[in-house]
Amino acid sequence: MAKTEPHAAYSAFTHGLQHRWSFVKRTIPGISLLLKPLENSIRNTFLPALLRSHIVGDDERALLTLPPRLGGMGITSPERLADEENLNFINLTSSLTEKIIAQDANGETDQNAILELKKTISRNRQSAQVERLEHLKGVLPDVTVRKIHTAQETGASNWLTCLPIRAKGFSLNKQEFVDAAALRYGWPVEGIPKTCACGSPSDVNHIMTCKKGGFVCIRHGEVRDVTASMLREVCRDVSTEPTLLPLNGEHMQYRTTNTANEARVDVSARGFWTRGQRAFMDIRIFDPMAACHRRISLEAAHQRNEQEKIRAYGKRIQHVDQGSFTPLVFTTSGGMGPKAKCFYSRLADVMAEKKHQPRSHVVAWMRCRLSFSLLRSAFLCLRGTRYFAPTTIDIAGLDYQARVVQSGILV
DNA sequence: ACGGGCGGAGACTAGACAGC
DNA sequence: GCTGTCTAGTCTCCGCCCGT
Repeated sequence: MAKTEPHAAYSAFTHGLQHRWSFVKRTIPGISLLLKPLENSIRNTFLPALLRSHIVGDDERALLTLPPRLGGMGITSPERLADEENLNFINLTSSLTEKIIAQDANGETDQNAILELKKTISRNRQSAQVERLEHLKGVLPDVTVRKIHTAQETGASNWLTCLPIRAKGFSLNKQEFVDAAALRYGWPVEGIPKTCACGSPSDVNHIMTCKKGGFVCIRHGEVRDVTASMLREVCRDVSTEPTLLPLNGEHMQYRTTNTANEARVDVSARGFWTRGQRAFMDIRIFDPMAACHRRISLEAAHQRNEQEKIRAYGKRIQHVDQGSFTPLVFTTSGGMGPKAKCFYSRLADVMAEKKHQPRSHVVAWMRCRLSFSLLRSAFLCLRGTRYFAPTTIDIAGLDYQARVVQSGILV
């Protein structure tokens, strides 16, 4: 199943199968040795099928055991956690055990103490995970560490944690899942040509930044449309690619301000931040692994891209259109810039209020929807065909016989 | 005080596609 | 062909820090 439906297999493993071993791990002391074959099976059969040809080393296996929010994939190792879980649950059930041994049928266990103990266990587990991550960061190559950092951003792992329901647009086919995992960790991607259409040697980093084919420019289209459709639920006068008011000699602070009369942004909506005022949004999706961003921290890269957008549109929109401007900056892996986080948080608030739905659910759905949009944009860059298109063919006036003979097409 | 290294901000350019 | 838009890359300037 991992070979034919890797997304479903991954989801079944993380949401269901691995929890079925919990009871065994919690109740049988010293079981870890007996779980060794299970770990071998995960490592030697399940993971190679799930991730296609990529060979998982010790450090990478350790990385995959971490939860998605820490940059892992949540594929735990039953063997390694068994002893720890056993001890935890002996502690957790100790008061109940004592009462059973003493045959005390009247006394009640202190639920608050158990709750506190559960919290402590959870805290300890999390700090151990962070410790393991820090160790891995020291061992893994810099590129992978950078990838882990991008994978930890808000929204970068939602595609991993949601159920792959096809009808809701949340499922990936076998190639998409393998590609998504490879992009997440910077592993080599199968089936991409050795040379790009632009003539440069082709690798994932080049593909995500090569302008040939126009995918780098059009990849923000899906995010724009999704954002506009969300805004239509709660705002009036929502439009995509709205034109800004033309300038009549107004002086702009920055030289990089877009002063074209036909200048337009990606989305606008009325009454989003302030009643009656138009809010303008412009989307940028940048590649954190691009050479110009690799030298700077992820936070700085987000800020830089936000500032560039603000310089281009901020003052003009504020003074001429008298609206507000919000740059919506994303990384290709799904992370959001601070202003984008703020924007979608506000959008979730308004949607939750209007639809009478819990805010947390609206936020979760929104992040998931955006996560898949960004992932599809990345697939577009990765798998889109880059070639020099033939000049337009006049089908109506085509001499079929001449073409067939010239091209040596077998009749 | 001075010089070098570093990083951030800003300006500018390159190269791609879309639309007119 | 021109213009607009997009992202990446490069360069310059400036401020800060540190060593001499």
